[in-house]
Amino acid sequence: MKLTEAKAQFISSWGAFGTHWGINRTMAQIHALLLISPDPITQDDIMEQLSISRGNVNMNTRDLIDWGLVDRVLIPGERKEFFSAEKDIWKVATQIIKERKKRELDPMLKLLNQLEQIDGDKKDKEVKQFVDTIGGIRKFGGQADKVLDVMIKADESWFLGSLLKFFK
Amino acid sequence: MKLTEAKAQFISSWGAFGTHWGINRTMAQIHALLLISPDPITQDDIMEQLSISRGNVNMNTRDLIDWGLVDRVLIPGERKEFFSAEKDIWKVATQIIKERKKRELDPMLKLLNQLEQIDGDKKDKEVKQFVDTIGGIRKFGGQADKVLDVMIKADESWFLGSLLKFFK
DNA sequence: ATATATTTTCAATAAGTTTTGAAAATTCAA
DNA sequence: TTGAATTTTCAAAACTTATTGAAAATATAT
Repeated sequence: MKLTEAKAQFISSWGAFGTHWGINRTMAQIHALLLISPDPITQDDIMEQLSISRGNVNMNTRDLIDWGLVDRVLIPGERKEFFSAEKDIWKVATQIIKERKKRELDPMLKLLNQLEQIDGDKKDKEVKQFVDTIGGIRKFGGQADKVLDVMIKADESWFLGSLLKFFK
Repeated sequence: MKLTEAKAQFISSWGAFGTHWGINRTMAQIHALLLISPDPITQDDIMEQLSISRGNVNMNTRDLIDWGLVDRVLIPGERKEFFSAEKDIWKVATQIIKERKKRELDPMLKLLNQLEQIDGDKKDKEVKQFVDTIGGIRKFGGQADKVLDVMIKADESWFLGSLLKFFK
């Protein structure tokens, strides 16, 4: 397979992959393009390579920057802004975990804590099932929360090394 | 907070939560409703409680069954079909992991393996960055794959017990 | 067999999301 | 300043996905 074809495949698949994870197709594609670009590239480069509008590139690069996955890079002597993605996949993964935890898991756990304190007779079947379910999810979520915190703080080699021992 | 209000909150939040995970809102809401229902319920119950059409309920319960999260239950003497969700959150989580791994991670790893074998000069900057990026993702994905396999096979108490030791 | 209850399907429609593109805002050099 | 280059914004349009509802299929009782 030629590089050009492989690139196109990767960008397209990464985009499709993203949609399964609540990330919009274009944002994932721009990310893919930046991941395989050895040097920082401009809005116009992205527009051209993905055949999308300027506004679209602008919005999605902004989102990628908000996610901490992409940086604006200033190149001396150049008027245009350049963009560059973090290439270390471990860092990419921990950054995504960190953000999603903050945006999704933490608020959900907060809500579950509130919901568990409903008034009502615990002997009532409906009340019991509700409390049990909420409790179960909260407990599980709490465990996940802890594990993810360790991952976020950990360094890749330490983490994978420890896992290897763990799953020996 | 009263049970009725708490239920509504949970269903609505679980639905919103689902959309961040590539699961459609209604499917997640039906799942939430089933999770907090002590006894199996019918299509009509779901239609009524969530105010959605019969077709919608039918499609989404079928998807939940495909995902292995919900079962059809036959109740002797009843003409209608009843639905019931797996209540053990650990089982729910491992089932979801199992399915998503099969549907998303495995095909992605397969593709990455192909893409890594492109022809071209490894000294070319473009080629090098492409191969490095793909290689990095493949390696990371491979590790994740192994960890998830262990989780899927594991029993909750064993898994959490081991994690506790791990994160002592 | 026939009637009735129940479930499934799927084309049409509605709702939601993403993309465009041109105008407005900003930046920067001269 | 002024004006050209560049980025940002956002309403309208295009696209995608979810939902409805009624007709067809299936299951069950009499």
